[in-house]
Amino acid sequence: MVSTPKTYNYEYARPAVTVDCVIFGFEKNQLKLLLTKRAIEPYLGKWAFPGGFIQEDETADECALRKLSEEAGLSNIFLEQLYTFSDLNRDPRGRVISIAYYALVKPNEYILEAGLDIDAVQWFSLEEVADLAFDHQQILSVAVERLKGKIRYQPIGFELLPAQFTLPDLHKLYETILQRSIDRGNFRKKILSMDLLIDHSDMQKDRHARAAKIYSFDKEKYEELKETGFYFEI
Amino acid sequence: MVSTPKTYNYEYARPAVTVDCVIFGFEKNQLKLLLTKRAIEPYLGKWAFPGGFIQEDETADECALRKLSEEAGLSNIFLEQLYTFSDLNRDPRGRVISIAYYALVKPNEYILEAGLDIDAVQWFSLEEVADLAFDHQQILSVAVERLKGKIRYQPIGFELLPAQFTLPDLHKLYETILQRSIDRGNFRKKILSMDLLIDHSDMQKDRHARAAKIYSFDKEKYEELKETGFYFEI
DNA sequence: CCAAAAGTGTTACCGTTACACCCATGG
DNA sequence: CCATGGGTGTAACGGTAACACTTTTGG
Repeated sequence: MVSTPKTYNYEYARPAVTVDCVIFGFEKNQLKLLLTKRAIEPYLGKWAFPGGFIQEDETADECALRKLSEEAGLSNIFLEQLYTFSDLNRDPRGRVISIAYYALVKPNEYILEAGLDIDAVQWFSLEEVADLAFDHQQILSVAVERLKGKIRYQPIGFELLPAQFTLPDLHKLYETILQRSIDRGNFRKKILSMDLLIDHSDMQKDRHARAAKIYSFDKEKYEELKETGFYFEI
Repeated sequence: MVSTPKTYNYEYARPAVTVDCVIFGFEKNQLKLLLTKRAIEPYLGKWAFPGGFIQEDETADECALRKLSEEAGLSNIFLEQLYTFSDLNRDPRGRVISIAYYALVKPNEYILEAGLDIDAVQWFSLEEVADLAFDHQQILSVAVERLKGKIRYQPIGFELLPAQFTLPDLHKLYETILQRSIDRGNFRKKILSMDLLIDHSDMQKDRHARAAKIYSFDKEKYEELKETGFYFEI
């Protein structure tokens, strides 16, 4: 079936609108970034964030979820709007405004499959990322700043760890993202004093005395406490 | 001069993009909101935030500045991007995405003049605001939350006071925005301990013993301190 | 003359900081 | 057997919270 060529006519000029997703992961004590290799122009062959044009019948949130699924095979992950970028020359095709999102992915949710218009999907450590397509380097720096700021007063760090984790894991995550050393003992006391971690050490059958205790984050309890004025802070 | 009718044709559907500005003020110990009365459809006669369609040759920031100037006669004020709203039915004219901003205005910068497509410009106290056009009520609640959150760890409260102010002024500003009482003595100590206020009491010729001391915020010093890791917090 | 407003002082308490220390174990 | 990593304890310090108190003046 051949569709008739159709165009859309408007009285005034309209920018194109895209959604781009900065996807963070954490593995081997490194902050990671999920990038896709572009299979089409512009910037063919360059690495970029998953993203694309927003459709008539979807919100920006829905578009971001769709792109995460289509281009990276990800679903059910933390996703939040970051900032909207509207510089005039950020896209060589013309006026394109991008609503940027950032997502946090747990290691076990890493299911990578290259999608449409994509040559490859791959995790990079933050330091090795350079020469991204479009203004994605600028978007990245805004995203990193947001992550650094938000992790201190919202329990989003847990979104980067598996459901079950150890305190040393969490400690290293914070040190890595905040880019400074944090006293082990004090960090442990602070986290445990919030009473938001569930101890699973009884489930560790062959737990050697040396092995670290396993915890999970009690999200329900956090939501309750938040209602009563409590607020998480590192 | 009659211009020939011109339309813009695109291969894919494009949303229209607008910028809307939530403008906060503070007067008589009340948080205020600057609204414009719509002189055109849709929502003719309803109050709404200043805003309008983004042009081909301007960024969202530039559009916000232009709208503040055109519709409210404001310039040189604190302005920051808030959030981008993209619900499908937020505008009866069709698919319209709005990049929302929020601005903070000092009392002496209140120069109100109704602009194009505007019937009136007026300050309202936050409580009396209701029945706004579009989804502006929703945008407002996001803006208020942002203001409440940000005022605690960024020195943006000063943007709502005249350049010269008293500590009781600042104290009431914080109590009003945070919606809770704050101990006078402790507030005073905390603010003064930061050493970011410049004392102008020597300039008060007829200063009665009862009159409050006048201060101004030392923005330069704050910027310096920020570089060295200091960060403002109430 | 008293209530209200500006400014100061005091104290108990609590959380943070900077450590030291213990224990188990794998190499 | 000792370096490593997980876990705990503690003492000093500093900031905060909750007050009381003083002074001045406008009504």
